Amino acid sequence: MIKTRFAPSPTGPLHIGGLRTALFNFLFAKQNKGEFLLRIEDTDKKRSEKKWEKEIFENLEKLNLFWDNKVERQSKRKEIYKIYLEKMLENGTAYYCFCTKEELDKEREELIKQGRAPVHQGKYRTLPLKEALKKNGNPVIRFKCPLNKDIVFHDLIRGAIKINTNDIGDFVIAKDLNNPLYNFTCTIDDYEMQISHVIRGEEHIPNTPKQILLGEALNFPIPEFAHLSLILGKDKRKLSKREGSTAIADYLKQGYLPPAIINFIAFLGWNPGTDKEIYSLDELIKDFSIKKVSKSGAIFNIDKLDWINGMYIRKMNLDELTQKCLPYLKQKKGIDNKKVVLAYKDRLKKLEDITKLTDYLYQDKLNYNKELLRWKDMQDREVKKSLTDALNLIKENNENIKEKLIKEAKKASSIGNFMWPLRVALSGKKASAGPDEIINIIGKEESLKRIQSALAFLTKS
RNA sequence: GGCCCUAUCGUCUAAUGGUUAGGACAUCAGGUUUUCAACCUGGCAAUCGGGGUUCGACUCCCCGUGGGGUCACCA
Repeated sequence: MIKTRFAPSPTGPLHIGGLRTALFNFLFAKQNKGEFLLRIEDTDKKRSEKKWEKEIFENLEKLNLFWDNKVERQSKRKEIYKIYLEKMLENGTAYYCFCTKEELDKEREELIKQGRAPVHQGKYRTLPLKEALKKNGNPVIRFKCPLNKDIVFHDLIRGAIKINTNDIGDFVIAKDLNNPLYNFTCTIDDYEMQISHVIRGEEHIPNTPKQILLGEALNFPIPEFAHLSLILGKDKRKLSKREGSTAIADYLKQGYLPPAIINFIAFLGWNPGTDKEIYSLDELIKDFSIKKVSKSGAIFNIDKLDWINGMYIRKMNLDELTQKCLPYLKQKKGIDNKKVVLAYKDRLKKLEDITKLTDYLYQDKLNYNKELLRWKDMQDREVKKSLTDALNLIKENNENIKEKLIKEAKKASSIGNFMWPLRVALSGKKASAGPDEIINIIGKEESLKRIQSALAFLTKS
């Protein structure tokens, strides 16, 4: 059975890159009727926090990326790692190393100076275990890396990748029996969880031969690998917090819709090869292909996210959208927020936009520059006349306001001469919904009040 | 510095070795709108450089160059 896993370390919020890794693992597993598993890599006690673990769960759930089975936590698996560690120590594929940090730093520096791979090929690698156990000090446990051997693996996305063991060296697999390190725990867990496909970020390519070597030393079957390119920022560098948020939670908070986020992230490095760009999660499961994932890094472009999100907002049914907009809207007696949402759904890129766009609907007193009331080169008295006409028309009518306004507007020398001052009087804004929509939302009484205020405003100066 | 990955419009990307190098976002122009948005039409815009292989190269190979990753007692 196909099994994939998402294995974040709980040291920060779930970010764009992590989400894409999770998504691709999810899609690949689901389209093969396999399992998508979740493993928390929290062996680093200093940096791992429960709150981040929770944050990761919550956000995956919000995005409908549900995992199978229960979550594995590395911190709960110490005993298992210990058994494998002892096994490797005993069969000589790992050894205790007593080198101090200072010695290693010096060695590294020297190697770089000589233009050689800065890796450690330990002087303790031949020290028998029995002797090592008698020796004083705080040794770490290193893998005894085979010398000058080419490790080749076939990456599902990139094809064959070859690395020579001389460029790897005897890497540390555990601080001691009770404190195993990443490459080791990862190898053990992928084996024990029977992971068939390891899909992860490109930064793990150098770790892959290490994990293969470890797997070989333990007689594990080797899984398939696929390495995703990195997601970059506008400056073509690794996406950093500096340029806006990278945390998924922030996008959710701003009112980017989960299916839009999924759709957008899926297209960062993958596409179906057709013109279809709007994809639901189910459709993605069907059409996704790991082999078609692109090899080069993709720049995170918020404009496209905005566009996709706008598409999803416009597609949504009004009741549901209104519910989702509620947190971003003010409340006022007499105002039906459903009408507000209807008037603005075509103008939103993300839900939070609606707050600023509609603030004027809820205000008791509008604050705008008098000049705004003037359409092109209208005279003050023309503006007043337009507003007065509008005032009377609205006063006398309760129905079909839109048609009546247009009919009246057509009598004017230009439609704008009538409509613009009215719209500004009602909204106080350069850009807003149409006058009829505003009247429909705030009601006749409030509309008349606003037009009168505008007239008074004009007269005053 | 060693090793590894990578390179098509500004961005995301498409193109069994043969296409006027296609689409989308952004942008620009026009239409529709009182305005803004939405919508419709159209325009601008790319194969990193140099060598090969080939009748023919975005595509394959080599050498550069750029970008990225990694070389932790982090993951």
